[in-house]
Amino acid sequence: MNNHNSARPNKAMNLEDIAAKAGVSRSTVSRVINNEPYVSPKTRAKVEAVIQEEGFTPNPAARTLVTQRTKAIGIVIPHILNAISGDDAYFSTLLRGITEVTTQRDHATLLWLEHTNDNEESFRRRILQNRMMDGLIVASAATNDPLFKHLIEAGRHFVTVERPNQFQEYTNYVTVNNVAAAQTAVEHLIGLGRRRIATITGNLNISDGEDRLIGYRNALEAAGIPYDENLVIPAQFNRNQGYLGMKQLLNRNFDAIFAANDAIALGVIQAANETGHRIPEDFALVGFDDMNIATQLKPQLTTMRQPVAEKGARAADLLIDLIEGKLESPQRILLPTELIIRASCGAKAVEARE
Amino acid sequence: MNNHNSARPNKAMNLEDIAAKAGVSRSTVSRVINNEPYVSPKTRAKVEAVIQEEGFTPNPAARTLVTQRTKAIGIVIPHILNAISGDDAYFSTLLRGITEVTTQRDHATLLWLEHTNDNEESFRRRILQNRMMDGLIVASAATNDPLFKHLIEAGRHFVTVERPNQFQEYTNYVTVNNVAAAQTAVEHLIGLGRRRIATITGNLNISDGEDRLIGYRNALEAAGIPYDENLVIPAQFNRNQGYLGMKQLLNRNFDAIFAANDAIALGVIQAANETGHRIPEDFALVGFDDMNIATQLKPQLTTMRQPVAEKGARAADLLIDLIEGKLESPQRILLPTELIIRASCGAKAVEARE
DNA sequence: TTGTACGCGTTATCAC
DNA sequence: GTGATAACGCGTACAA
Repeated sequence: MNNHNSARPNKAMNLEDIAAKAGVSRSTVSRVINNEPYVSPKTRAKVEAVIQEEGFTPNPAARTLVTQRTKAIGIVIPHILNAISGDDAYFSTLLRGITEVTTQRDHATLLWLEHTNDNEESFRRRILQNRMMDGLIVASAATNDPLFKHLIEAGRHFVTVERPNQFQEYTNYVTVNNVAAAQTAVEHLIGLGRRRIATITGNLNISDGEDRLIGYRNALEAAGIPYDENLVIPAQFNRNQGYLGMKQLLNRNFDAIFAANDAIALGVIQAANETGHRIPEDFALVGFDDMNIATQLKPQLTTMRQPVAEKGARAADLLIDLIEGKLESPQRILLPTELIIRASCGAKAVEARE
Repeated sequence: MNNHNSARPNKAMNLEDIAAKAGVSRSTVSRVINNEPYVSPKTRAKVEAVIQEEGFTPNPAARTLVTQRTKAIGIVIPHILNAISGDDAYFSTLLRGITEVTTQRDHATLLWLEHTNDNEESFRRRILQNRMMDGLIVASAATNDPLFKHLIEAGRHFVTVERPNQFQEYTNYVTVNNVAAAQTAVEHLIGLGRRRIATITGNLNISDGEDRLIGYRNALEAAGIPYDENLVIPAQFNRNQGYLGMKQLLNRNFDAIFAANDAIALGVIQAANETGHRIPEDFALVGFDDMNIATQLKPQLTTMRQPVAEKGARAADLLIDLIEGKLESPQRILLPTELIIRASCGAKAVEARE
């Protein structure tokens, strides 16, 4: 059904073919397709009918060649090993949020994952040289990733989903206030009477991890609780690190843990099951993210919710707005977080006792 | 540093500019870039120097326009909700395998996720109309997804990572023998003396899920064990479904569970912890996939390993080979599986007793 | 071995 | 309102 096109066998139709069939010129067809004015209703209808009939779609390469726009954006994940270390839904959720918007705004989405076997520089070059995208969303980059410098120098549009700690004046981002959110989470534990509060951190070379640790310290300081480095386990954003972190804490006298994300909290629960610690009786636990799994654990997880899919969606929207010139850099968007109180922090037990 | 290009301010360089700077014609530059013969070593060196100096990269849109190749492939995930239901690393691992090869073979990777809020048909149209890709890898599609019919009619190159159950003569795929693998897994349980073997299935509208159930039945039949539908819990490939499935089985008198993947097995373990069932003492458990998590559980999970990243990598390689005309459709690749015996099936306990 | 000239399918800029 | 025609940047027969 594709080739009523006797003149050009085996080739997709082009504007010229449609024009011939509709009895108009190529320019008119172009005008119809791009919804330009100055086409008589009658002509427009005729042309649209032919387009419909032939299922015609303009050749994007030809279009790109003249418009300099590809209608595609890229997602760059430099720190892939950390981002998808296995059991964490964060990455998938982010992708879902991003593609929801790119779909809706008629853009394609290119995926760039850094692999362990290609070095940082060749990865960067590949992205910088690729001209099939109008802009980039960068996720899970180390805070000092040189990629940013190059993107800025090349004048590329880009948005991150983490707080940048360099080039703030050039960097657009969508994130949450990790410092404040972590502080609130830890203050909640303090409010429940916990004093020996440990934390298992996320990757500290990613600003999400860094900031949540700062929030933890802020909360302790505000409450006049001395900082004890024995209660701080530097780790990474995944379940196994949570598991190992909990094992390290075992003999260190603590009564609560702030896990830098839910995957870590899951590992903690698992380790606690093995060692016979009860949550929240023996220690309280608070996570971060509020992924699906939080409600499927026993005990159900108290956690700081952040809107991950929305973060992706807003980043995509922002990026496309920048590309289309609707906004100027830098744009900074902070999405709200919310403490979701469930069983693992022991709040309800405390309530009941009161 | 991009614009030593006084004649064309604010524009990227093109072949003509490089040619001028190197004192040759445009075609010669083109020949150098495409590694064609019949260029004198001296000229080649001169041109390469200029290209290097300017950091020149040919415009891909212009290239695509004439070569009809985009050097990009797409990944299509129609059943996204099932594929990334949260806690399963399958999807991420597959993406990693695919992008490893696309990177290596200098192709870009486009991502197409179906969302709940766009209907199947508009999703399909979007993919079929997009001409920025030379071919597609389709993952996690329902066995009768009409997408396949349309791809074939449109003459598109595509590869699936599941056994197709229609259009076999047109469909290239890379997968494992799920029937045989599941059968082996269940036979292992039978060999350990288990007779009341339950299964919690994956999505039965995906051939992976369907085939693993068939393998389960085959094993029972071969051993003369009657099929008991009370022991078959139709579910989906995720942890929560495993958790719920286990709860359903609770009072049904079973001594083993074959979980259709590791995520399901994880849910089973969690439920068993809550209800006080011991694994493998009270029942044996075997999973499928051998994701990272299998070794991080207690008990460590006996599971049928399948090479997920390699599946993605081989699919990408195959697809690009088809695009480049190095192979003819249909190609069928089956990768090996391997039963990894750990603690959850109780094999070691049995051994010890012998 | 190198250069010329044409075509790829659009959009944009003119005339009419 | 509509239709020629010139870009856009590249590959490629063909000529030299």
